[in-house]
Amino acid sequence: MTVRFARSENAPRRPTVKTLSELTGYSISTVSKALRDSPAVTHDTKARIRSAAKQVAYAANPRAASLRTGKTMQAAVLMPVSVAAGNEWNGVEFTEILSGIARALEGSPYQLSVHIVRDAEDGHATANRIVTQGLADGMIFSGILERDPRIAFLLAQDFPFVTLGRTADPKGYAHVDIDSGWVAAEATRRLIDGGHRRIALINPDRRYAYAQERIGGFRGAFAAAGLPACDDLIAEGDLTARFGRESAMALCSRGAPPTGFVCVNEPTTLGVLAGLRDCGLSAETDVSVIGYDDLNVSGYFSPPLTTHFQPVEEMGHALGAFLIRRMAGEPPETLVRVFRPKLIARRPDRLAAA
Amino acid sequence: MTVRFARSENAPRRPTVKTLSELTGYSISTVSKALRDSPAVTHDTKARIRSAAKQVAYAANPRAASLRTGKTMQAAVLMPVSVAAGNEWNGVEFTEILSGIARALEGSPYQLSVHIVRDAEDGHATANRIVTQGLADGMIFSGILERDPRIAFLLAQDFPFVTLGRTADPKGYAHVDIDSGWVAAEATRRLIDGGHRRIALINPDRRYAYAQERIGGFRGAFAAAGLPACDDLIAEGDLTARFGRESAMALCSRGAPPTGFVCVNEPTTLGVLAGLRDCGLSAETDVSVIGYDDLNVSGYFSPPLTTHFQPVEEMGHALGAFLIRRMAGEPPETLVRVFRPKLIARRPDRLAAA
DNA sequence: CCGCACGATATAAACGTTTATATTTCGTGC
DNA sequence: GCACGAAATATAAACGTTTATATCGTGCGG
Repeated sequence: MTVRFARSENAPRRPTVKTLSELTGYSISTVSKALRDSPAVTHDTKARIRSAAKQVAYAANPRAASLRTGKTMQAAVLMPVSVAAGNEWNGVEFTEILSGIARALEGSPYQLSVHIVRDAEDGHATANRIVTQGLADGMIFSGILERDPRIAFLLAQDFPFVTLGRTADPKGYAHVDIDSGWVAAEATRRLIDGGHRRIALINPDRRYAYAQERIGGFRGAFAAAGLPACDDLIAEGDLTARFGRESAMALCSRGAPPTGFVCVNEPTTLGVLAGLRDCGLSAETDVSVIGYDDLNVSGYFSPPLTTHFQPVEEMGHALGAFLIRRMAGEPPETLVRVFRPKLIARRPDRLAAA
Repeated sequence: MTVRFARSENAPRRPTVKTLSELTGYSISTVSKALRDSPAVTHDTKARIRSAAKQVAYAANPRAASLRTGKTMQAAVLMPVSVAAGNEWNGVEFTEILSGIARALEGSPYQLSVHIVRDAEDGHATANRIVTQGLADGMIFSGILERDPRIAFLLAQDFPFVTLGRTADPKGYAHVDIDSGWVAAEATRRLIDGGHRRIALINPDRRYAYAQERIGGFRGAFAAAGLPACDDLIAEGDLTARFGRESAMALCSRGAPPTGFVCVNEPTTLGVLAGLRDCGLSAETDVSVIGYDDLNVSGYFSPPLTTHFQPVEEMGHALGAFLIRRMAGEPPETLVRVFRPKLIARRPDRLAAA
């Protein structure tokens, strides 16, 4: 007479420690200890309990364990996703980072959990929520601001974390980064060596720590060559293709347009190429563009560009590995790695006139 | 004399229902009921308890609640990440999808949790784990194969899910998809109308359901025009830029090379353009290429391409919204949406000779 | 005025773990 | 032959919720 609900009634409830206890005749506590490989349990007993566990496909309820131990066995990643940019190619390198993190976590007891964040404030709120609600045992995040409230907050809370990117004085916290200052300097130097004097720097918003790094490197390259820097050719904005295109067009319609471009990621680079085309200029003959590759795509551009290639997946792996060690209690000082991307030269990048 | 550990000792434990109970004088059960807005509690009592909760920044422990109720309040997403493709631009549209899903889940009690999967088998294993270990109350996944074991498994388990993509006979499960057959037919027809007769179809691996759809549309367009299809110009592989480039080069070195290309995503499209360049051909004058845009990037290509633009973020939103309704018990039949991408015409796409 | 229904709140059990503490069982030394 | 300690296992409490059930007044019909 009663209505039957498929999942709720006749479904065989998943096995628990109690099931195993009844199955083997040992107490619940012995079962638990055996599964956690406690030295207090005989080898034979362990073997019997484990075989029973395998037989019924037992898998511990992580939430119950977490409730008891206070540990969540979750590694949180803050993933920036800006719908604000409006259907623009954006933030795509993050899948590679996730891939690397996931690879590092494989085999560890930690589960990767990804939290979507929309902007800096949202990121701060999410970090706060993860800590205060105990949603994870550690976290990874990127988009580091020069004065990043998340870093201050997490340090104060003594909560394990690793950042992708770093502030100007990166003391006391684990991090992985690109040596952005070096990259910008190298790219700029290459163009200066090629005879360029008017060089544009396509840069992210100044709030980001690495934006400052890049400006430093850019200026440094001019200084090293005994030349005046061209601060008037620094363009700042969100790193979309649209921004790249609009920047290139604006810069090229100046009285003294740039002859070279130092870019910052693939979308902006592609945008710059499109903007140059719009102005009737060719990156083949008129202007030199140096890319910055997260995704190994500059070689497919037209023309194929000289670029600095970043090992994004490997950086993700380092992030995950560092977080595991950090959560194990290792001090942050040793957990630091700064990558220098490899230059992939595809063009002479010389001033056409030179 | 004892050593102090920052987090473990003097840390003020986070408030629980017990805290609120002591604070307000009500019993734990009344507190719980008040917070869940039970009709059994007076309005005044609720107000007092809630104000106390706000005051101490109470947030319920989701794991404890989950343990008691059996609900996890987690919506799982299987995110494909193929490191196999090796530093190639790949799977990048997924951030947009996540963005859409996250937007749909905002305001709902469900937390988004992302599970990285490397390939089809891994995806199946992960789906299995999510169900048997009770890691989520519902899930979303993509990369639908023509005979997808995940769909069969989840249907058998009566576990709520929504797919991005669908099999040839998509009955009995909620899904969101692109009308791939229609897109392929439209693109092919456009090229046929432009005078092209030798048209290449850049396609994913045949195991994917939408690969079949596309082939159907491709052939259908020829049939509708009373022309023989050119099955010999169908290239299949992983959807990387490298694959696009190599396919274009291989196809163009044939006796009867194609004069038009129907592409499948941005990386392959960019690859095809690079391949044509390698062969000394121009997509400007010699060959017509029709793109397929997840990220609105074809307009930045050289030359800017005619493309079918997909509202990826909106598709993500539909996925999330459907999952919520599915988890609420709504039958799957009504939870179906198939998008027809918008054609963005940027070139005449006529045969140069015509 | 007495029982009774009802509304408001309290008590207690349960979810599935982990772990401190207790108990049992032995072998061993005296 | 007995006390004792160690090894193996069992008992029970705790983590923070939710919820079935119990309790306690209180107003009301009889």
